[in-house]
Amino acid sequence: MPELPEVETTRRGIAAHVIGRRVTQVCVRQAALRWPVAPDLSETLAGQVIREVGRRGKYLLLGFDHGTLLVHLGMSGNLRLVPGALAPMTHDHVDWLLDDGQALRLNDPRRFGAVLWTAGPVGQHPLLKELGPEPLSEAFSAAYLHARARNRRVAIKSLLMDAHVVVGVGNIYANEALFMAGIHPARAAGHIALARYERLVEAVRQVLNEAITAGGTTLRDFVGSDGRPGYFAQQLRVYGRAEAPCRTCDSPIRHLRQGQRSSYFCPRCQR
DNA sequence: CTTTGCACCTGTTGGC
DNA sequence: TGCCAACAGGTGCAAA
Repeated sequence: MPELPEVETTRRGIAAHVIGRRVTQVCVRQAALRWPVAPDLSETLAGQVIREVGRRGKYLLLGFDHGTLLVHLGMSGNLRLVPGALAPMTHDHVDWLLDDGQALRLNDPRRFGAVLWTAGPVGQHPLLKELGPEPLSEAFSAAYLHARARNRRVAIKSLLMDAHVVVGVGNIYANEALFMAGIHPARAAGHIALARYERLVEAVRQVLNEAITAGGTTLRDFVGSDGRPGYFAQQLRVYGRAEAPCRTCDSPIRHLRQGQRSSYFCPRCQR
């Protein structure tokens, strides 16, 4: 589910409500997420104040004085603010009860998400250490992408979705950005000129910003921290639009399988 | 080192 | 209505 815009929507939605709040208790109903949730998480966090809510790629970072909690939403997760007494629904795996009676509640049907505590410098965490630059930062440039693509035969779409190259770009936005840049998703990354990477970098930035503005993309079950869906789905240019007319040239959008992921592209606009 | 494919898990959808 | 296969927003890891 969540790519960068959905995680950022969640971050913005919870930040003002939880910063400065004290965690009174953590209730773990299902510890078997992608990695087991630490059994002593409640002892670790009880009485501690949430100082900041950050994001690195698709990881949400809850900053405390003595460490950081990494929260990943996986494919189907969402994090909502609810009244602490609200009865849990199925797949409501973790609650962070706060000192104002509210609770942060993690719901994740597929359980690909993660909740991990780290006491050390968060940037040194094994899962974060090797990540590529943020797509909305200066470090993500055409020169950088071009250099990373040098001598690589992988499809450009795979490269774009590789978090070690750039974080936050998942299947939906990779498809959208390649359409906007006029690049065929299966083109070998090493066979794309610098000028075309300029277009691609701009397209990635534009589509992510548009999606953040719309509150993310809800295909099935994504909801922000207030329980409302994102509205970017209606602005999708190619994703999920197989056989539908290209919004630019009317050619039927084509579907393709790359790896285990669905790709959508316009055979006329993308080369 | 690069590339490919699997694994993790539940739920929905479409074909027969 | 039931059953089964395919597919879904991610990504670490093993194997080739």
